[in-house]
Amino acid sequence: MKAVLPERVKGICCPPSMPMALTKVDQSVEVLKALADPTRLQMISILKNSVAPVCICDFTAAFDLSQPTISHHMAKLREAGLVDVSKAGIWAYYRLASRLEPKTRALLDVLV
Amino acid sequence: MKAVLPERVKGICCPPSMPMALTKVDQSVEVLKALADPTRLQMISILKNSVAPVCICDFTAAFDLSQPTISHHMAKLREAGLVDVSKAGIWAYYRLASRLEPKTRALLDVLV
DNA sequence: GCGAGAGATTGATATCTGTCGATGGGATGC
DNA sequence: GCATCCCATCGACAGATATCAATCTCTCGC
Repeated sequence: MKAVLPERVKGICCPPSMPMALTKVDQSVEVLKALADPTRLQMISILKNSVAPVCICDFTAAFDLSQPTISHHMAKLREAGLVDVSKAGIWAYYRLASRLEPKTRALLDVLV
Repeated sequence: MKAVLPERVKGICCPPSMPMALTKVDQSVEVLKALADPTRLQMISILKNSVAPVCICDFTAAFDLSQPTISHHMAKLREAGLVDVSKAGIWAYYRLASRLEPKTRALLDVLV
């Protein structure tokens, strides 16, 4: 198992193989993009550490952002499949998605 | 271990605690942003699965992007502390950073 | 039905990001 | 020295994103 550096000739390069399937890359990137924002990462952190679903009005109160912005961030998490929502009267309760991909769950376990 | 929904009174909401320190959030977001791009995630995947450092000219050849764009993406990975670079003559060789945070390494293990 | 409140959606705007062409900085080879 | 090659940086630009105000939808209580 020798690690041999390829010989380099002027102008000749050896393209590396692409070990990651493109579909897998895109799926991962979608989740990563959803998490790559301070507000959304904190939302996920709160939801992951909460036993009960959290009313979105609580996020609106906790973050120094407008209500549409909070709603927009939560929608991003929803589109990425990271959270589930349930309506109760006039309130909307969010929780971590119950059917998360094992890889995604592992990702959150490392992050949060 | 009952999951009790908090009682809701009209207009009264209970802000959730913030379990994640802000500095930790920002650090994680920096890494996540670096990874939340198809090109960069594939670059990391290639580097993680390669025993030897990879010449950046190989990435330029492998991806259908211009040389400045490849250089720009690699710079992002460098700024996030994910890769190390070493010059050899006119070539630049990149590899996964040797002193990765354990959390970051765990993240890559899940992703790639 | 009607008013009020919660939350989603829309529209507008400023900023960030990915991309490329052009340029610059070193190292190599003649 | 000088031309060439690799790579980084700069400048410009299009598309994506975060944010807010205004509006819409739905539910509840009267």
